[in-house]
Amino acid sequence: MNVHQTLNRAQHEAASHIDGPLLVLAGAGSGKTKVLTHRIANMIETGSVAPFNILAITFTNKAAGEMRSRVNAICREGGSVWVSTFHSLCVRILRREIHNLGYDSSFTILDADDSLRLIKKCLDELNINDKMYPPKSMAAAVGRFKDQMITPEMASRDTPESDFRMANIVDIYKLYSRKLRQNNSLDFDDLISLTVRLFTEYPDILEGYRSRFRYIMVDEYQDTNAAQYELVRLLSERHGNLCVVGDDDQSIYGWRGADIRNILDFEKDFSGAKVVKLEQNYRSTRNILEAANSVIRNNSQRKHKQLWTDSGDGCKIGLNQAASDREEAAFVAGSIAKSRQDGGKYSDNAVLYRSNFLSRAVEEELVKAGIPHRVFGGTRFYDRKEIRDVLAYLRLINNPRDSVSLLRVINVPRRGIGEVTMQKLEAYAASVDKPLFEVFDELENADVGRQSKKLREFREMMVRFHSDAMNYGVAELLGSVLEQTGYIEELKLEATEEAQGRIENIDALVAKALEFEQHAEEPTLAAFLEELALVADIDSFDADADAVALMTIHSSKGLEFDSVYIVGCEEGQFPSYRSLVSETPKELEEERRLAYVGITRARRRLTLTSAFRRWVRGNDVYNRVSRFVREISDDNLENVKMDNQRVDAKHDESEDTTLKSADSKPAERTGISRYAEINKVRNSIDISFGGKNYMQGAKRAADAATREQLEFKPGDRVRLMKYGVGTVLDVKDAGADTELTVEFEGAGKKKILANLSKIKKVEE
DNA sequence: GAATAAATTGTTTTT
DNA sequence: CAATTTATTC
Repeated sequence: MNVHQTLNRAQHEAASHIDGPLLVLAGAGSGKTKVLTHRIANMIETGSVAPFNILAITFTNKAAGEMRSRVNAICREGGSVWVSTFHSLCVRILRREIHNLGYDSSFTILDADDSLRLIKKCLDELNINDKMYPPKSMAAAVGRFKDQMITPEMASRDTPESDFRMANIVDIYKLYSRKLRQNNSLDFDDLISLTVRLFTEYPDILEGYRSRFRYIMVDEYQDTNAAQYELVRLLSERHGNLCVVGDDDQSIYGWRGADIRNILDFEKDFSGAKVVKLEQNYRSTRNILEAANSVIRNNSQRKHKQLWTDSGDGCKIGLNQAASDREEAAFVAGSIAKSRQDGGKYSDNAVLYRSNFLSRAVEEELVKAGIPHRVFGGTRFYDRKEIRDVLAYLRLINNPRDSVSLLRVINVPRRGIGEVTMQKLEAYAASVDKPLFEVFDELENADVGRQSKKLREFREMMVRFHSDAMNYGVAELLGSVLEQTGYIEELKLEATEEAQGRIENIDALVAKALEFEQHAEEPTLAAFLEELALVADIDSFDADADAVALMTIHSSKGLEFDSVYIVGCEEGQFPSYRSLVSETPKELEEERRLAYVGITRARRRLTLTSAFRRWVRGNDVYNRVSRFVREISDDNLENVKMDNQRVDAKHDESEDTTLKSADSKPAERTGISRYAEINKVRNSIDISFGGKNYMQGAKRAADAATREQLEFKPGDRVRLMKYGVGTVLDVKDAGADTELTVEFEGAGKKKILANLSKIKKVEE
């Protein structure tokens, strides 16, 4: 069989280059998955490579599954090719080898939420103020250390005495690492960095995997971080048969440590590398492609690449500027309903957004319109409280040293063991340097008084679970946990609709466990937990179900739809507020790449929508239309509105609401509140006229009025609940809000958003 | 000492 | 708005 029949010249060139390093720069929609699968088939069919020697690394489990089935479809022996994500590859290696690094192979995999809890514990224990060292930033800082394979010792050595702040962060990193080890737990970043460490410290183990993985392929290479780079380098160094595929314009995980230099420097790092560019796009119409190109053009650091297509113009890109998030959502729902009437399928449509909360309004309107849809991301099924609770029991059974899980379930359902008791126990455990669960054996030393009876009962229950785990399957064990802990019982007693929903979710987990027992290669408890820890929501994406897909642009990477709606195209929303206040243009450029990814998901129709007024966690916010919309040429755009909507009516309604809400604000928010209202009106005026500055004069007048109203100026004394009293150093306009740089007494220098934080002036 | 009610505060994106 | 921290009641 000639597998190259359907490939174009560049695709063929990439698919037939088997030995030596190869970089495929694959623009969006240029058929890179096809190239990868054909390349694998080609290797196997020409008999030059055994399937067993091929490793393909993808970004999500879903992409892995898809590649596996596509390889199988074109080639009989495809089944023994190892296709997986970085994370699952590493887990499989670590389960076999991690004893070399002093861990037990039943290690727990902590997700982001678990590691945040552990970070908070570290802050507590070190007496570090969580206002000055926010746990989330600390978790991110620790993550970046690990991405770059900087150990606590290295970090400590490289930190000068004078850098007080960094020294504290390193202390947190040290303690966090120690706790992880003591808990026999690994976080996501550990999975990669410990594998690298294993390979570095044990060359013979590395050698084993090298001889196994003689041909390596990495998809989405632009999103790899330093540790992943190192892993790939170690594995491929000897034979040099490394093929990476990626697109620097689609690098959207910089915040997770992904280093765009990995792809930019590939030719330098792997000498003799062949480079193939795939520039013909087979996915989208010309209007869509031109829009994508004219947006991404505004970025500075890129490899030169110009996507082109020989398909037709297609329809123009729709632009809907709605008055509110509700109207925006109603527009999307109406538009999808209409396309359905015209004979389309629901599953041809996707609604994409920058952040998860933006799905809310759209969801509600879709429900109202009776349109079937699926939401991916946000709170995943496995993130629900009841599921996490129950899974924590299983994790604790699997790995009794897992203190994070122990603390989660010790009083769930309530059994009268409270915070004070656990604090005493933790203090004692820390003093004898033992995992928490182990000191349940020596309660008499821990000063917990009469609480020790309850603690002992808990311990005995866990022992029973342990023996259940030896004798029964995962589903039965789960049943035993649900019964003995009384978890379901308590929910039944609550007898609310919410509790009923939780019971249903738990039932779904039991069903999942049953299914797992029947189909898993190795139906152990550890394997079950591992599978749940590493699934992404998008992995369950089912293209066959006739439903509209709702997801973040991040999740949509690698997917394509006939018709795509990108909602929330507003400054501060997309690009995100964070990228706008950032000092460097780096973050904004990543937002722009994200816009590029979003736009290029569409095959035939793209609609961008924005809302003048958006309800964001209990507050109205007013933002201008996104710069990314403005970067698209008018030639490719057309305004679209709801079918049965009168334009004047819309304007009347929006002005009216704006003014009314201004009047009804409480009087105490004087200066700043007036400023905010004026700013809101100013923005909405600006947008009402298509953002084309018809109102230059009026806008300047408004600006002047604003400046008069602006209460904050450098030198002002202000108070904020969280940080106390401070002095304003700098005032800066940031979209609809005002950014103040304030020196707080005791808490140091902070950047504060005046409106959002409700900061107040102190009269002296 | 634990359970519950009230106050406060946070802003992305995910393996 | 919702999750988490802090104050109050049992």
